[in-house]
Amino acid sequence: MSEQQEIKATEAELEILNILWTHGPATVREVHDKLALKKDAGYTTTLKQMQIMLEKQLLSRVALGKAHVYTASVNQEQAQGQIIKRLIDSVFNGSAMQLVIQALGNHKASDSELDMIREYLDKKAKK
Amino acid sequence: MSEQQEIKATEAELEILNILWTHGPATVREVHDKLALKKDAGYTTTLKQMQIMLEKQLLSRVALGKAHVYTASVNQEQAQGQIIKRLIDSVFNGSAMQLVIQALGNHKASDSELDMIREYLDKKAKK
DNA sequence: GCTCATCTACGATTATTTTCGTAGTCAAAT
DNA sequence: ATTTGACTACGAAAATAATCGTAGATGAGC
Repeated sequence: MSEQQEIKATEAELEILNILWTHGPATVREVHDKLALKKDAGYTTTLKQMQIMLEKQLLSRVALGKAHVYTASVNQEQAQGQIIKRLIDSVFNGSAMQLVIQALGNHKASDSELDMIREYLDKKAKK
Repeated sequence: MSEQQEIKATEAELEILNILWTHGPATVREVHDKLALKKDAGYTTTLKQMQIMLEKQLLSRVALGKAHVYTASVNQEQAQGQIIKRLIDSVFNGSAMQLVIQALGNHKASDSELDMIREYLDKKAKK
């Protein structure tokens, strides 16, 4: 049950995963177009990348006409959690707080975001 | 001034940087020993790694007897900040909050740590 | 002055990740 | 029926990162 294998994705793979997470299932074309806004690589690069991710079972797909629609097959929260864990281990000496402070310090969060975090802390404390 | 070049360190390099940040200036031997607690690679691997980092100017060094004492020449906060930035960009849709929530959610922080974060938020809000 | 343990230097290898070119398929438009 | 454009498959190259073996230098202790 809930057997939790290590999710290991490379940097490029994470970007693709993120697109699928936020956008939902998509074709290579769609993913590539979104990707192209940030970086700049050929279509077949994205295609190959996603095929590899299919092999690794990071993605699944179904045929739609002559194209394929891909879906992220790893859970977003879980994957994000593992990335953070690695980061905390390797660069933040195991302290989640150190990371949080750093994240809040250098990247402006809106007031409402800060409020949400405060709420979250309260909830967490009550338990 | 304070010209801010991109700090780009690989995973292995970050681990070494982290050791130097927390431990302070150290020889290859010292770094390697600490590294060996977690991973498992030969001494010359660590040596080579640090030599490369010297070239990249991630480290500086001075001779001490026949050995060298290395010092991180990039600022910890700054480097951590950039890593987080990249992470937020690529996997958290630009939302620092999303990362913070995730970090707090999956990794237990002690009560005192939570308090510190709350304090931090207050200070930040006041400004 | 030797010997031994410990260092550095550095080329080279291996592993991993990213990128791309080419070929072939298929369907829609002409 | 042909052409055209968009798609997949896939090998392979290019780029990066990580690892290690070997050679040579140096100094401490005998």
